[in-house]
Amino acid sequence: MDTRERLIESTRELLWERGYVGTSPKAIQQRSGAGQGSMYHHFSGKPDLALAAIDRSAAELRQRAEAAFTGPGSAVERVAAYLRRERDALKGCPVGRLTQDPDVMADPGLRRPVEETFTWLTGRIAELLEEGRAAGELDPALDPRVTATALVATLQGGYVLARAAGDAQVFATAVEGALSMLTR
Amino acid sequence: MDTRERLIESTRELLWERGYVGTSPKAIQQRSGAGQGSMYHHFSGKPDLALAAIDRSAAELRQRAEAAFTGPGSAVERVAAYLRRERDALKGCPVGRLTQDPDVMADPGLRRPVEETFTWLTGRIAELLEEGRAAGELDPALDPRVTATALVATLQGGYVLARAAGDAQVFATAVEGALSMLTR
DNA sequence: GTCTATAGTACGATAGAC
DNA sequence: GTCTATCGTACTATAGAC
Repeated sequence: MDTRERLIESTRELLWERGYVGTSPKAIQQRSGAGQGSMYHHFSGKPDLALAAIDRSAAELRQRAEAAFTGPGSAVERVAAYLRRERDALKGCPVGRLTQDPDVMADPGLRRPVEETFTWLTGRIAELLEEGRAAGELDPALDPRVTATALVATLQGGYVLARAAGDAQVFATAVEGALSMLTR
Repeated sequence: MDTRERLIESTRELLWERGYVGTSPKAIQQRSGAGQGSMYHHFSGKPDLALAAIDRSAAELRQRAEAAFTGPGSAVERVAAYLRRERDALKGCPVGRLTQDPDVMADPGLRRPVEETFTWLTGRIAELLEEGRAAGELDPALDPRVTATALVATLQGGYVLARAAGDAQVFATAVEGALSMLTR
């Protein structure tokens, strides 16, 4: 892994752990093993480097979700498989946590990948729920888009509750609660 | 409002807007109109002041929730009333947002009120769901505690999605999606 | 491409006058 | 109780040698 690559990966980790405000160029340099000059050679500054890191985390989230959505099983089973997928619940969502960072949300360039990620994810799950409804797997009373929004919210809120409790199991409980309501 | 009170209220606002890491003593002093010496006379430092602010925000959340829980209507209607209560969705939850702050979660004193708030809230909603189940308002297949966890997660995640979209309506959509699944 | 040196500002807190 | 002065450190970035 070359220097530029190590800078991006170190920034991804630090944004995940400490957020944008809590991540200093110095910390990035120390974690990546790059010097000051090296970092400012490859990137114009902290926002530029953060953009590269956020773009990559957003792309990774989409790829991992799409892998579950195109896996085996019925449409609703694939949604459930995505919700139940193994996660490091106590670390939180690398994309969702950025919504709490005022400096990220204030910068249109940094904000765009965050916004697009959740628009895409909600839309994708809505498609699958629509498919499930057409196949008779799902109560027709449930609006696909509205229900998809609630399911994505349960995931993001599950991270919050797990961190508050200091217990990753709480995330799993929130997911099972949502799935019980969905498929009963 | 005296100086000590203005310091606490200013800190509450800043923690809500910018989080613990993003809130400096200087910013607190400027917003409250207090000088350096004044702040360090009333509080031993940033953590001490943050604790006073967090304690108050946590107490306020509980009071506002309890007001909905003891309002009119059946048990399930009171849960729905709490979920639908007017909120500034784009500002996020003043308590929930602290779970994303590593320096808050690393300090047992600052973390306790956050943890206790969600333990209490989830338990309180579980009680109401149990009451609703006993009254035949709710599908007996739904476990009260698990369902309560999912509902609280929907609220917290609703804030995340609303901020990501830059649209408070997304929060309302998440809540309606959860209630549709619950009460259909 | 990477290094060290340096700049200007802000952070978080303390000291001591009033 | 509040004020100003000050401290040592960290932040974010630039300059210029190699």
